[in-house]
Amino acid sequence: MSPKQQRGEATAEQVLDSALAIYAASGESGLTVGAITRASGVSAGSVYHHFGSLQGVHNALALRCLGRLLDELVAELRRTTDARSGVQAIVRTYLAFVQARPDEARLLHSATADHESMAQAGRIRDSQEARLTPFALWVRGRREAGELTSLPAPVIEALVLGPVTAVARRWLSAGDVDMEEAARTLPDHIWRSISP
Amino acid sequence: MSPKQQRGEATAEQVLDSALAIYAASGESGLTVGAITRASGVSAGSVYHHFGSLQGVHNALALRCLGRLLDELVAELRRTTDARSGVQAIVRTYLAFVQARPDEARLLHSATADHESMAQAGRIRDSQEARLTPFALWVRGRREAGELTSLPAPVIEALVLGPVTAVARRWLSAGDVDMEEAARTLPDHIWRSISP
DNA sequence: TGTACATCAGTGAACGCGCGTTCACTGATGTAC
DNA sequence: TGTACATCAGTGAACGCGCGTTCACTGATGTAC
Repeated sequence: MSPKQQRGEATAEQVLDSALAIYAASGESGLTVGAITRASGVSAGSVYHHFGSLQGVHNALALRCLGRLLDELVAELRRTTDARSGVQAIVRTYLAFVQARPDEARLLHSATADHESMAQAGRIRDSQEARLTPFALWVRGRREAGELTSLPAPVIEALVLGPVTAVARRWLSAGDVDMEEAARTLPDHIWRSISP
Repeated sequence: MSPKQQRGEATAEQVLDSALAIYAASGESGLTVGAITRASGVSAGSVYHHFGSLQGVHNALALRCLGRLLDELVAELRRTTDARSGVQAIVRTYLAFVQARPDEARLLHSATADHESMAQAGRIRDSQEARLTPFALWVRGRREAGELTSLPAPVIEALVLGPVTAVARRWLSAGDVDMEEAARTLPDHIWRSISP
């Protein structure tokens, strides 16, 4: 998990990069050990040295993608002070991430459905709460400040993130959404649904 | 696809029932031909006689689940007259379906991500538009009646269905949502986000 | 600075297993006269 | 009603292939004195 030699880290990254490309090109069923060794040039034994199993590669990949997205979201969220600008930051950052890294977004959107690997991801993750549930914390804070309607946190999360992920999914699969218009218009409409 | 003997149809249904149970228990990777023959008592040859391939079983299963959900949604949607009660019908019917058929809902939520099989589903489906995009039609109608804010149809769809599917996913994976409260409160908040 | 040793990184052939699919065949059902 | 025939439904052993994983080994890097 934390290699003592730097070349080991480079190899692991190379494996994950190839795995992402394979996943994007051939889906989950295409992500085999053979495909990884062929695409990355890394031997099977080395893959097992670093990740333990094919499932380990898959988990590490999902974890890396999730980490990148959450890092960006948390960073932008921290710059905001009120709920309204917070919603705007979430929508814009999420949609920007999806456009910048469509393959990773696709992986995330199907991996989120697979709650086994995500539950495990939560356990493995060292800095848990602060990165895994930044929305829960944000919602709690804004609600205590009286800036949000009084609904259970999961429902508020759904009202905020639901439309964003729906637009993202649609853009990723069908492509018939104007992302710039969505980024412009969504925040205000979402805000209307959760304002007190 | 349309068997001429009724026992054939019964066998095909049995295969799909078993496939759904296997999928619920062991996920997509557990859905093998061996697992299906073991669980259903139907021979491998017979499975191939009816579905052509394992992918065929998977497609047929996804199609059956999607058909059931859309049938219920369209039926309830037709009973409504204005946009507001339409939103309420969609939210309640969707959440009720998820609670009544969690396995099928799970399949649908991960299958929707796999846009290849769904695109194919769209092509196969004979009564296409009326059942595949009932929301698009509903949105068009309500918008022409001036009952909705003027946004692109996909964005409105995301604002309506996004929070609903988000709550459903959360309930299916974590279970920490009060579905009755969600069904009670969501329609009004969603409505606020899309009213003119 | 040099040497000895431990640990990490990486190789690739080999393994057996279970996978999806096929096929020659039997039995059941429907149809025509 | 009975018979002949075509089609549909279903069987299950057999096939080869590619899968994930292992392991004995070599080479590279870091550490201690």
